[in-house]
Order: sequence, then C-alpha cells, then structure tokens
Amino acid sequence: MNKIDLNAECCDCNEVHEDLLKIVNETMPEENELYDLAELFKVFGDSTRIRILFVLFEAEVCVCDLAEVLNMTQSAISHQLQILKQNKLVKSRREGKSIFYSLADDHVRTIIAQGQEHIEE
Amino acid sequence: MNKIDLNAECCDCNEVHEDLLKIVNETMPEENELYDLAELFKVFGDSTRIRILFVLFEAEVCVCDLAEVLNMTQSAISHQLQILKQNKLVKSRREGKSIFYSLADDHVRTIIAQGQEHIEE
DNA sequence: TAAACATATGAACAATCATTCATATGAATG
DNA sequence: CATTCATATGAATGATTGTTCATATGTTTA
Repeated sequence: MNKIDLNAECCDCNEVHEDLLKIVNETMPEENELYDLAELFKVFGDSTRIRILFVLFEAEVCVCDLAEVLNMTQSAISHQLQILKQNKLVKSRREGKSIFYSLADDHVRTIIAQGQEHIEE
Repeated sequence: MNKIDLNAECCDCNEVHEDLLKIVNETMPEENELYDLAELFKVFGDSTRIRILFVLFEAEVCVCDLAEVLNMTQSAISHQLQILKQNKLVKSRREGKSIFYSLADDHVRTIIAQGQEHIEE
C-alpha cells in the first residue's frame, strides 16, 4: 500500500505526497467516525441548543421551564431536546406530567468550555 | 435558597422558577458570545472540514495536496479553507505559487479529541 | 372517563449551506 | 510579457435545517 506516485498530477511540492498519503491513511479516522464527529459538532452548532445546554449546566429542568426561561415555544424546545437526546448530550426523566432533562455526561461541559476558550482570545 | 415562585405561569414545578431565572441570568453568556460559540461549532460540523483538520494535524499542506489527499476539487477545498480561516482554526502562508495551510492553535485538537471521546462510548 | 395539562411529533416553509462551474487573481517561468 | 500554475471567489443549485402550526400521546385530576 501507499506506493510512490512519481507522476504527481498536482502542484510542485512533490516530496510530501508519499509521506502525506501514508500519514493521513494511518491517522485519519474511519468514514463513519468522521461522519459521527461532524454530526456531534453540528448539534453544538445552534445557539438555541447551546442555550439549552447552558441552562442544564445549572439544573435539571422540565420542558416548559426551558421554554419559559429561553422565551421560546414548547414545540421548538422539544424538537431541539430530541436532537440533543439522540446525540446523547442530555437525558430525560418523567415525573408525573412533566419530563425533566439533564446533562448526559461531562464531555458536554468540556467541549463547550474549549469552544469558549477559543473564541475568547 | 430555592425560593418559591407563587406566580408561576407555567407548569406545576413552581418551586424552581425564580431560582432558575436568577441562575440562568447569571451564568448564561451574552447573546453574541452564544452566537460566536454556535458559529465555531458549526465549523466543526462538516466532515469535509473535519477531514481537512485531521490532515493539518499531521503536516502543513498546500491546497492542491489537500484536494488530492481528500479526493475533492480544489474549489471545494478552497471554499472550506476560507471558512476555517475566518474562524481562526487554520492559518496560511504563501510560498511561491502555493499557499500552505496549518493549524492556528491547539484548541482545535482539544475540541476534536473531546468530540471523539464522546462518540466512543 | 372526560377534561386539562405537559410533552412529542409530522408536515410545511424559509433560511442556511456545501458543492460545482466559470472565472478572477497573483506568482513564476520561458 | 504572455502563458502556465496555484489558489480564490461569485453565482447557482440541491440538500439540510430550525421554527411554526396543527395534532397526537401520555399523565393527572375532577
């Protein structure tokens, strides 16, 4: 595998081609992992979902409280909660008529904290 | 703490309203910071850009090599590089006709590593 | 068990986005 | 200085997505 391409059809920086292909083939995650990674970050790429997460950083909250605090419709919040739940960023628990949502794990905090560090520079 | 909100206009979980509002108002970032955060994660939310970043984890690479290694058109790669650059995830350097791209800082690695940890569980 | 309440969900619509195509810019080369 | 090479970019297009609206599901209560 990874044979030398002497007829590099690209730019003149020929020296790197072989090594680059080799290294990339070794370190690049599988196609479906790349897809999952992008999917995960897509979930963080919406300010409504980010705001939901910031609320859940502080407390376990039911849907209607989330909607009230964030000043959005119950339906919009519920739709976004489903997306957060599908991606295992939040979990839910029923208590009577209400359903309470909370953070699923602490990666969420870490990822968002890293994002904040990045934009604050 | 956790005072009761007697005028809760929402669901029956009245006790939390006041405190929740207070805490959220204290800890929720400003509107534009939330927007910037979401924008940043949106950049990670595309597998082409993720793949570009994985290549740049290993080496400083010119545009045509990126296009070749990732098997995509020069134009598509260039468009995505502009987005990565605007969000300060990569930087560029001209050398003759070529332009070499590299990671702008190490938050990129940390954020993606956290994402990988999350999906591998 | 009917009504009220809390949440979920499907369809529709507008907005956003990634890629393609054509072309422009900018540097090296002969 | 015209051509070639490497990259950037604007417009167009098809695909994806967040919100709304209407309605369904599931739980409590009278």
